Amino acid sequence: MDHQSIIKNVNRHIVLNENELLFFLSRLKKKKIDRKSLILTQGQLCEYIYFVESGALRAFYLGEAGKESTVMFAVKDWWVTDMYCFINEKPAMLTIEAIEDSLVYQLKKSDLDDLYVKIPQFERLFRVLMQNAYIREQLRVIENLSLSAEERYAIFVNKYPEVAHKVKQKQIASYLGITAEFLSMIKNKKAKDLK
Amino acid sequence: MDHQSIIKNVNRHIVLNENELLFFLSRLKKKKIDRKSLILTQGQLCEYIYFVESGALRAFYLGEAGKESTVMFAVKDWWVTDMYCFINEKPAMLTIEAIEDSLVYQLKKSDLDDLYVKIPQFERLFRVLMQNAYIREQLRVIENLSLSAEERYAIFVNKYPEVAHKVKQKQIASYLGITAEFLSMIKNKKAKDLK
DNA sequence: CGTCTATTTGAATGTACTCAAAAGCGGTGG
DNA sequence: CCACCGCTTTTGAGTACATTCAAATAGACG
Repeated sequence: MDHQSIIKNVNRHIVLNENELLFFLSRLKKKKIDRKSLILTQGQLCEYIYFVESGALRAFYLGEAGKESTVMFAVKDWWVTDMYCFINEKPAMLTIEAIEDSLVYQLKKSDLDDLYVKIPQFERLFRVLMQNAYIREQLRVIENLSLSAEERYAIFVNKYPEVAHKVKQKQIASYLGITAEFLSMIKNKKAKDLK
Repeated sequence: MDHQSIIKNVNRHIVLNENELLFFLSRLKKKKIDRKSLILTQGQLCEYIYFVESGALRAFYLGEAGKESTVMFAVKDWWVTDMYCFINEKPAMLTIEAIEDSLVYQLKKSDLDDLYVKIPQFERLFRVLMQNAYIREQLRVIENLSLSAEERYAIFVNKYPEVAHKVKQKQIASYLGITAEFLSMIKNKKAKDLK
């Protein structure tokens, strides 16, 4: 059956009856995203939040000097959007691209707002999702402040092994806030240390 | 009247009737916190979430080498806790200290869980609070990844002017992820640049 | 197979840190 | 009310971590 993984994701946190579930599913639109194509571009209005059914996406910020900072990777079972711009209906600060052919469900802001009213349990679901996201980002801030690039890399690989082997090192480097060259050096140094 | 500012904070997001409000208030415990005393210590169980009525608090992570990383400052109208440990009922990673004599309301985890059930609007309130917290931390991650210490300092002062003039530079430095010495240099350099 | 991009390597540079010492400031007790 | 103590801030020299730029190598994809 279709929608399997998103239903499972929702059921982890709330219990919906048949009608509620159908109403929810009716608000989703399935989208195939080709590798390298964008589901959100910096400057565009960010209307949707996405749930990743399969594949992998990357959300990044493009700075003045053309430097990319990877904000998050989203693989199977992750929700992703430019939250600030989604909530405030502002032009996106982030760009979101598919790193592989992906399948996502998109949910429109107005539909989500509607869900909150019609099925208040969605408040709970998103309360929990936002809470997890907050905790995750706060932990990342702490790591950025207190650890060296080398330590952060080790933690990243350990925490997201599936992501680490899917994405380019360049992209991991931009997630860690270092250059691709320096990450290369770190890895190489580590290999030498083991000898 | 008592509880003024927390009622106002809650009312910004949800509407409670008389009974609901009274029930909520009955779960709060007002606490006076002396300057320099701790409301949470690393390693202790984190049972409460706090709302700041007045004063100023600082949450920080104490690393291996004794290095402090300031995770957040909480002034009037802010909610603060070690969210990860509060939610998961784990020993705290963070320490929270008062930087000035403060007045806070504490809310126990079990009471909050109870509120979610008895007054589902609290799901909405905390959904919004978590959402804001997530957005804030994500923005901070982006800044940490893409900007220099000097730029981050300028943004901090601009974004939180009340905080910037209340707290020690050392503490701002630990929020920015730089040493007190280097922050001193940045400020001094800026002063010279203006000449 | 050829082209384009990612990764590696190295040298020179810059940003931020460490350590140490001096100066400034705030609170507290005599 | 002033003097002293402790902590914060400043200053500077030397160092370490991370960047930039450039060029060579390796990989991926059409």
